[in-house]
Amino acid sequence: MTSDARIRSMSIQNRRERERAEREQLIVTAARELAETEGWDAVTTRRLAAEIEYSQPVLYSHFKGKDAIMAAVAVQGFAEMAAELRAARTAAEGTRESLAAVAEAYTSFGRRRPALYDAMFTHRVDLPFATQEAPQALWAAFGELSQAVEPIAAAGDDPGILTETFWAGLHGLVTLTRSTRLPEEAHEERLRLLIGRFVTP
Amino acid sequence: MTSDARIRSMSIQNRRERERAEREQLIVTAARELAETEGWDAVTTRRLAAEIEYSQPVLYSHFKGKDAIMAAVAVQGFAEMAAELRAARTAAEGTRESLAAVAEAYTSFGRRRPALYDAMFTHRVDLPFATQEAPQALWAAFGELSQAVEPIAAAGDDPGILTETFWAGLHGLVTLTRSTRLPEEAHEERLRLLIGRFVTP
DNA sequence: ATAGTTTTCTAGCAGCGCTAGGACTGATAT
DNA sequence: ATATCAGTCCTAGCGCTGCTAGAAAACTAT
Repeated sequence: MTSDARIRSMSIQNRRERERAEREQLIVTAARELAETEGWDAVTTRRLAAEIEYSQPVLYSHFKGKDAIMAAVAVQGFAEMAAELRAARTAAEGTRESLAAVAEAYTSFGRRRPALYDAMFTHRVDLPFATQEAPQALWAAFGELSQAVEPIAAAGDDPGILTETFWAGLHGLVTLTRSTRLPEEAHEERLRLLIGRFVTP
Repeated sequence: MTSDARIRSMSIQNRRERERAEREQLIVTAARELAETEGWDAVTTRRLAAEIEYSQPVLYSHFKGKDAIMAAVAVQGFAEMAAELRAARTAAEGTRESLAAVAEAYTSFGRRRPALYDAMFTHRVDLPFATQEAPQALWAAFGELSQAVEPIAAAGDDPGILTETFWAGLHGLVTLTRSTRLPEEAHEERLRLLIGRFVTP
């Protein structure tokens, strides 16, 4: 192989990797949009392949399987949620107001984007969560929650545990409401009550 | 048809109905056991049919489909949970102790019987929940929770809403822990914290 | 142009929930 | 006792799923 050829093949390889990365994003966004508009049941590998205008097996050259695609969508969701939580938190003033704003943003996210929320928090997915290998976007989202919760920690409270517990409350409200186990109606009231119980006066 | 024949055919019909009801129970318990030992993924209509030693279509002469079988398992689960919550509540003394006992019983149930819990609280199932048509066993379970929660209601709190919110907290803890979103480890601490925030001193 | 590598597609597997239509069983009437 | 009829149950199969082996095509390098 000549020197010229080596350089040429390098840039060709670059282009290929770039195109490959683009296609991977295409898959993830297509999966996400399909899930959000028609639900995860509609996201079959055949349908998804048709959507991106490639054949089925290409999906498997990017992801190990359907679950891995869902996991990728989830990670994208974490980033988005982190941004929304951050916006809500920084727009509010005062510890109680910040907490309320973040809590409202959280439940609003879950109810506005149910399919995305499912991929992130209810679907069985082999993403590392409470470990160091967890995706950065996940930590970012949890971090926003933490920053809103920590100021309301009482004397002996572990701030991390407190955040987790408050999170569990929000998560319970979102999932039970969405599955019609809880009536939609009194949602605001329940949220207010939860916040009231966590804010120590 | 003679009078004798009419009486005879009546009792035959009775026996048939009895046997049918027995077989229906057989299906529900088989589904439940299979789900608890191998998870709901293992509960296929074929496998279930083999388990009860009938062919696949008999399942559909009892239930509209697989979801309806899961719903029947869920209802059975509600009755069991109600009994466990009641036992915990009546064994404890004092409002805080009762609440703690019921909360502990609830999360323990969810962690001991994950498949059952899923059918009851996470799987999409078309059971009526917060309406009058909800199965009696469901009301019983919720009632146990209510009785433990109501004593800790503050002045302006709606007891029903308060129970729902506390329930959401428990549900969040159970589901997030089970899906490894929360580490198993600090579960007791989180539960203690949740109770502490809801009990007004 | 040819050889070799890499990418992409066609075709198919095993399993899923569910169902139509025929076979079988058993009670009734002659 | 036997023929009729009703009801029960099973065999076989449909269209779908996630996933994969091996052929075909596209592209690169000599």
